[in-house]
Amino acid sequence: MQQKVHQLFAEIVDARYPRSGCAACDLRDLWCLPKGLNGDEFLQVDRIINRRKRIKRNEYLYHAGNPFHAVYALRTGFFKTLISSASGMEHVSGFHMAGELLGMDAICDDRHSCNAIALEDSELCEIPFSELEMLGRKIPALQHHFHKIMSREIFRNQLLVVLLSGMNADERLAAFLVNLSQRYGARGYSATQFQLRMTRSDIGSYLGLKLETVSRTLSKFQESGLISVHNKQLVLNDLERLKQIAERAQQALRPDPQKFEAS
Amino acid sequence: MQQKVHQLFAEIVDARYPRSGCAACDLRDLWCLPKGLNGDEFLQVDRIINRRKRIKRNEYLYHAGNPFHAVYALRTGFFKTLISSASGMEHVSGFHMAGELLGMDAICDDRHSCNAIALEDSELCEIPFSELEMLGRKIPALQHHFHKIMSREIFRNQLLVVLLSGMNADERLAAFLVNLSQRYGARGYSATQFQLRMTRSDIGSYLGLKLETVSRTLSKFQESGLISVHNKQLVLNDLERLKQIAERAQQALRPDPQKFEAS
DNA sequence: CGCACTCTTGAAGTATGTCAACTCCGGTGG
DNA sequence: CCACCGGAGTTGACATACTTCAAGAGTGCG
Repeated sequence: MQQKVHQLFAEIVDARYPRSGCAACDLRDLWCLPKGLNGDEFLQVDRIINRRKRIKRNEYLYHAGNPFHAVYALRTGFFKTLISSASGMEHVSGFHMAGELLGMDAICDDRHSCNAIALEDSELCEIPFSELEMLGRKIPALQHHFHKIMSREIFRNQLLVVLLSGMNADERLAAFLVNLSQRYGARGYSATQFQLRMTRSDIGSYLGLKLETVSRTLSKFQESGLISVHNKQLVLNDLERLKQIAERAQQALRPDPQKFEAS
Repeated sequence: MQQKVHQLFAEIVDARYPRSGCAACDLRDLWCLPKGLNGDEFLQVDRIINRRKRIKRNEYLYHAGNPFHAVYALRTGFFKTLISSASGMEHVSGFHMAGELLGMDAICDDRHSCNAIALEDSELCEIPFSELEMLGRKIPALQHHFHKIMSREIFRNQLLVVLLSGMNADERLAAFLVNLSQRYGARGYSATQFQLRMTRSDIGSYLGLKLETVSRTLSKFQESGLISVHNKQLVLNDLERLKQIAERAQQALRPDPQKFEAS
């Protein structure tokens, strides 16, 4: 065991040989750990994490109501989270890609408030929350990092609120596609060509539209040459114009300039 | 100084004489401090808080873009927060009452992401964030409490998202009124009779409706005897039915029951 | 007292929802 | 391998809830 620790430490020191644990994880810069941890701190973090929780497509990571004891870092795969209201109706509250953290909404009352479902076979790191807090007390940088992640989650939701209450279908879809594009891009994948992991109905639920509207709007984008869709395969032909559409909502409601040109 | 500390401590021990500081604050159970702090911990918290920051009606507590260094606990008064998108459009992202915490969306990138504007003369406690983190490292209960508050903020926003993407105007307004009612109730005010602090336009922006729709819907509620409105003065005559309306959205989309009765 | 802002109400327009029919696709079993 | 099946997606016609535009009344602050 002691030997293993030494080996791990060596890997950290020589980062060219990442083989296992957090040191090996190429996602750690995305969110998981703050920069500038020293070797010892690194090991402490590494030790509380249960690696390799595997969830197959369509399986649940947790259900709403489940007792909360850990947050989860998504290593590979793709998730959606569903808020289910009292009487069983479900609403997609988010899509989650590798490098993102799930379960933070559950801290406030010690039980999960949504369902997390894998949209493809996935692998996660389970981080027991009380131990994360404990370690945060020892490692200020870790504590602050976690606060930033939670804050970003708040911010992210606020942007979604703006989208939902101020944008029309075109703008919502465009914003959604641009967002996906950026997230894929940040992970080293193509930012202009990727698979949609979710159904039209999921997208609609997330964006506050009906699936027919999503389908129609995608078709419209395709006709105008903005994108090419074939089932779930997507190519963004004109990312810049998509961005313009996504942000036009803001122009539209300016105090009092001349009217913006028709679309 | 030392003498003052002793005096304060005495006040804590004998809670019947709350005169100043956190010990005196009748809001502390709403969010500010976890239960079960001992006297010493209490004092430590008390010491980092700058009390009595006063903001007059229509003044800003902070602007989007301002550097972040503190969160604020609202002691008395009423705030709205506005997200301003790139090009100057503004969207009401929340209303905040005594006992709530402002500024948590700013942690993630060290600058405020929204504007906070007082809707009436207000008084706040300023809590320097680095010191709050520092104290969180010493006092586990405080740390955990803060995490819960942030998590609740995430959860709150998720509910808003559900409202915005799944509910019609009646349901949104009803949910909004019920929410205000509960928050006033929790603070010891009447849960059925209160002043709206914000304009119809603010409500509309928050709920993703136009101000005319807000006005019309309020009128409709009034005609049907649900509420009585006169300008900003509001009486909820039938809180139960308002709750039913707010939650009917959930029934409406159930898998396959018989259609719900017309409104 | 008056001006600006807020609110109310009406009439007409439109984006999105609803309902329905059909096609496409992937998986399963014969 | 093909046939079949159910879920997913597309498209059209129609319905409607909300917005937009507009006019006017009410309110409150300087």
